[in-house]
Amino acid sequence: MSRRQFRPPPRVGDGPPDDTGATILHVDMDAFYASASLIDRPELRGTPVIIGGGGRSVVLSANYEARAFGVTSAMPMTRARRLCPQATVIPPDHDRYARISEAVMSTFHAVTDQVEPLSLDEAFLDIAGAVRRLGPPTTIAQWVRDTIADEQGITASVGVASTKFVAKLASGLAKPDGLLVVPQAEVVAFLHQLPVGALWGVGERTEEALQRLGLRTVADLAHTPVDTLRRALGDVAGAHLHDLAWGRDERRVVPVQREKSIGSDETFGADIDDPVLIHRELLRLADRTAARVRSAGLVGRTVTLKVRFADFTTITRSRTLREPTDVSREMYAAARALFDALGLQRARIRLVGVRMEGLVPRERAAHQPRLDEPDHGWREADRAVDRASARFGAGAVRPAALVTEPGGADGAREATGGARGARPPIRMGRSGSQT
DNA sequence: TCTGGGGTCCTGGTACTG
DNA sequence: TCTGCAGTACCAGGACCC
Repeated sequence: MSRRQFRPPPRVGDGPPDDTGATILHVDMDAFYASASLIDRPELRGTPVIIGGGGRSVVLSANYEARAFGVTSAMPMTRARRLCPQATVIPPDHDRYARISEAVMSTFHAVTDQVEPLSLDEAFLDIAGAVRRLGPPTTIAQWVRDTIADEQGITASVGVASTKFVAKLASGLAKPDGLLVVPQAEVVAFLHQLPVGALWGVGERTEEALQRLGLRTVADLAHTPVDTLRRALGDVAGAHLHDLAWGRDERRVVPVQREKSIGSDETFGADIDDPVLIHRELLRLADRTAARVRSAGLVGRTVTLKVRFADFTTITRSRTLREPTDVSREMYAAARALFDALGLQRARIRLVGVRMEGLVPRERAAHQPRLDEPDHGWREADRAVDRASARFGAGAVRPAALVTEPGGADGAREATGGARGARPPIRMGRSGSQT
């Protein structure tokens, strides 16, 4: 899903495109969550549909009919409803999205094993090794689009180019339901007509910095001395953007990438200042995060706490443990210690989050038993909980502090129905982007 | 207008160590 | 014992992406 939409330039060339050397495909499903949700609701096709929750949530996806009213993804739901009151709002169904995504990925693997998923709804394919077997890149790209449409009932747009970043730009410009090939010889001309904001890695702040330098198009950027860009944006970003502006992108398609961090955060239905409720939320988040770390076969060493206050200022605090862990209790203890160390005097808090970083495979992390460690401790208790959850469903076994009394309120989260089942891990590796 | 939740990467500051 | 230095690890925050 592209965050920003750009006005497509004229198609490159007439007739069959020259796809020589363009062996990278970027496949991006069109309005994926909305399209997937409409498979069972054909009567809503052609009418505006928004995928999202209630309360203080934001739009997960909107179909093109809703976008015509100005609704975009990541927009607050309250605003989206104001812009398009006639839209049908459908709550997200993450299990369904994961199933469709899996099927689409298997279509990609029928073409090549060089598939790098970026999120549920997009992936890079390196088809250099498939051209001899399946035909030229354009033919393969069209086959992928047709297969997804036939088998899943949703449309996808595909960009075909010699580098990942140009392929990604091309798929964005091809949307919706399109195919755009950028021949190797035309990459620079293709790029230089675009606004600087089109470049991958140029967000709002960087665009502002570039505008201050008087740089509006990629051509402006390309003809600016790299040292000037380095001073304005930092060494790495400056040099990187200069390279991209000339179509230089050495990043390869990497089929498998391991997570570097796993975490959860939760926005309260209403801002809260009760430390007891916040501690409970930290326990819930630590429990959820640790379970995901364990299910990925990983352990982590750095626990990061995130706190967002009522005025939306956000702080993070982290602590590196003596040795890596996947134990819920240890993660909670670290997160709680970080929170208590803030010494907040009933500050109004909007969101708290817990993240585990410095992840390594469990078998690679040597566990050093402590003298005071019981033979069967929290580690074994967590394993037992995981087995129960696998058998009876997530949340079947919970810390006693998280069990709500019958008829009792479950903190501020319940105010907006914030409680959710454990979502399946949807990350599948990336090279700088993520869902 | 009023800002989710999942992530990655980079930068600058500080602490530690040899 | 003190100081300066360089390399490294850690920490916090910002920007960005989907």
